[in-house]
Amino acid sequence: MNNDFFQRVYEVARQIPYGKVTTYGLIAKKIGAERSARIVGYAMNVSEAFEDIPAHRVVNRKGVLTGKLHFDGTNLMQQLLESEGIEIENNTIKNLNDHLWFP
DNA sequence: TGCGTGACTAGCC
DNA sequence: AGGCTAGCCACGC
Repeated sequence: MNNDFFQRVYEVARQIPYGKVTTYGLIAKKIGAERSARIVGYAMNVSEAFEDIPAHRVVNRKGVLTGKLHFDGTNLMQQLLESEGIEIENNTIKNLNDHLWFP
């Protein structure tokens, strides 16, 4: 049950295509836990250590790299996103709507 | 068993 | 328009 929650989050996050990004709320809603968007973020935090989840492609609703600090403490997250053709400014995805991916 | 915390979101001031 | 507060659920201590 609860464990499946993480599994579902990983499954959706893993489906994020290259050069695309999504939000915690979208993933949460996809797995039927729209209100648990925070848990999705928490799941990302631990999943990043176990599963090979592209957590750098997951941002908050505003397109801000909230987990940037959580990644490795530097701008690694931004570097990865920029490497995929995503423009970022001030820890925020500029054309979020253009790169946003809907699960 | 219970309180505090957090990669969020939406609403209110 | 921008910043702050409250609500939410799962996990750790």
